[in-house]
Amino acid sequence: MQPQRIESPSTGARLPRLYEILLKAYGPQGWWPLPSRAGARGFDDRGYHPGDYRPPRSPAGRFEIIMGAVLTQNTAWKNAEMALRRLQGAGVRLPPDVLGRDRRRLAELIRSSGYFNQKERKLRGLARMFHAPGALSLSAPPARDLLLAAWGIGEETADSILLYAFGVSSFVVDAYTRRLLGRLGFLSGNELYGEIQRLFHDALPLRPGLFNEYHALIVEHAKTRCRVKPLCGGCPVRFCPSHPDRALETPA
DNA sequence: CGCCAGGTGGGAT
DNA sequence: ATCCCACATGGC
Repeated sequence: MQPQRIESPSTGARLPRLYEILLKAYGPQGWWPLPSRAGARGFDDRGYHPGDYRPPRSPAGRFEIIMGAVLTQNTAWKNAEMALRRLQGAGVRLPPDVLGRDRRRLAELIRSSGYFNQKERKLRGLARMFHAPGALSLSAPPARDLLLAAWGIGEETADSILLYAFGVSSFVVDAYTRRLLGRLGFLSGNELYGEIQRLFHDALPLRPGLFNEYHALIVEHAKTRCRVKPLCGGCPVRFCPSHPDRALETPA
């Protein structure tokens, strides 16, 4: 018999715990924000709606999330939000609105989000997919494969669309998720997107409301504390190897 | 100023 | 498969 060893809790056991910690620390996040609804009943002045995990039922609401998912690629939400507001102001809300715009002018509307030439092409491609007869519908969740077949739609954007526009339990893995899980010691560093996603899918009940909140909480935590240069003071995640309290446990 | 932000596709190795 | 780069603006 080998000497008994205290095993650290598995990643699978810690992911649900991490969720509880983050939720307690930061509270419900109210994703996905809809700037077009800012100030409306149940929405704050930026379009967040804490406590309501239902995706929009309207095609315009869903397409706003789809456009936002593209506009925020490698870009601060603030910049994507400005672009979204300009699109709304110009009457671009649904696929035919996109398809009917001059390319040059559409790109100009979304300038603030960066990469605007590429993103214009991505919006146009998605608009065509959701507009063409017999193609994807805004009334029912699309197959992940079909979203991925669109130019400019990778795994993260596809999962954001599935989860936040359609309420499908597909966990969103972004740069923040990698950074946080890496620091927690859950990753070796070379994991593929799907491998990280599987950690969440295997460890949690497949509920869209839970996935919605969890990803949003990771973003909030990574933006405010677990930054590139981490601010570990007062961090709520006590089991993190980098947590200040750990230094006290180190033997002399 | 430089760094960073809710990635993705394409080409070289 | 895996690395490397282009794509671009705005906030801190």
